[in-house]
Amino acid sequence: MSDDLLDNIFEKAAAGKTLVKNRRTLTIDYVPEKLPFRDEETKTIAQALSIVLRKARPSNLLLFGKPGTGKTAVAKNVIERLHKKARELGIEVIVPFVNTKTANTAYKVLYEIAKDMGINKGEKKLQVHFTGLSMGEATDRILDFIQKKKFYVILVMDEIDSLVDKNGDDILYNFTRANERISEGGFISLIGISNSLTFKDKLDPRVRSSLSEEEMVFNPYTIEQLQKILSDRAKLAFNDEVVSDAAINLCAAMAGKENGDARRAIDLLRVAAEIAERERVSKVEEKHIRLAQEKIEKDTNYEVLKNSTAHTKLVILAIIKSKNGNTGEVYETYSSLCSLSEQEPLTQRRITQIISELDQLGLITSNVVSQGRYGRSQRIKITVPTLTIKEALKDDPILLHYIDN
DNA sequence: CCTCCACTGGAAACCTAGGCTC
DNA sequence: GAGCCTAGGTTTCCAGTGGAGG
Repeated sequence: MSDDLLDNIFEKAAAGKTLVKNRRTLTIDYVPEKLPFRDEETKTIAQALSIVLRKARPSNLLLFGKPGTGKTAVAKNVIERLHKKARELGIEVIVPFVNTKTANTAYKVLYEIAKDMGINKGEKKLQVHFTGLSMGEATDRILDFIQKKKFYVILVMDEIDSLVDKNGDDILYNFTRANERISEGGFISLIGISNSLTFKDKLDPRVRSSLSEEEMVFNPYTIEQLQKILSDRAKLAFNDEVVSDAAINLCAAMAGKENGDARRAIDLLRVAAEIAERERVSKVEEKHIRLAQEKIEKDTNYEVLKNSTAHTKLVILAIIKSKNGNTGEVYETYSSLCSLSEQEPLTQRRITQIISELDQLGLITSNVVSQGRYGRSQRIKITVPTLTIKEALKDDPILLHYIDN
């Protein structure tokens, strides 16, 4: 890894010594060869998919579990190994991997799939461009391509729940039906990975039954398991004796509170190490973990705020300025802020929507409260420190001006 | 027990920007 | 260039709704 080499050189020059010996093992992209505490899951998935080596279609598979429970990592691991084995046996298996949350829209999902299959290297007339085609046409082209090439396709859709939330299950319907159309040679199997356990309820019954021919739930890691994962990872990433046991335990405990999220735990460790390095101390201690926790929270809030639209920012300001934080008051404040900054206000309906988006992002909390005769409303409270907000709105001097008065 | 407030939140229509195809 | 397509943000419309006060 020449990147790491450079990192090392620069850090040594800057700090005199370095704590991290292999930074890559602390990033989200790093998938360890063997995932601790996931043997059962790995085995079951491998068994289900191994049928492809006998040139038959594996069942569709649905993996459930909270974020950071290792679903994606296990799936990626199994698939990589399967791919390798298939190649050895001279069987061509295509495994498009789409994260439907980053792909964002239904069409982009199709586009990503098409791209992964290499469709755009083929005939121009059958390519799938990043826009311009109808959904139906794009799907047709993909399926025709599979049929023509007689591909064995195992399509992995990560965060499939967010796709269904936003776009419904049409795409899934088409793909689960696809095998009826691809009559000879090729086939397509689906692996869906979902963060939400209730995701299945939103599906059309036909899609549901065919998508979940086989399913599996990934339970959150316990705190003890997180400790083991972290200390394993720390051995890979750090020089000896750099991270104290206490720090690891705290890290595991904090992530344990967040639904046993291993990703979060590793993030914490990485950021804590960065903080310790900057302090030029030789050990990562508990206090660094705590600082890391704060930093991560602040950074995500900051990013969200910074990238939100002018109206969302105005709504945030209106919430800060409102005393009781009920919808009517917030909307009124928002409207007056709009006229001050010479903007057309959006409708109240849209503002309720923005408020619930902010709630989901965790920037505010809101719960519906009934005041009997005085109607039903929300109590909206901001959860982000004003300082963070000020920083994020720094580039917006006009808005910033409204915070203090 | 009934009313009726001040909303909530679903559904559909509308609008705009972007892009393909012929 | 006309005539299609889609995504995504927004508006319009409106049927609910929990519970304090009558």
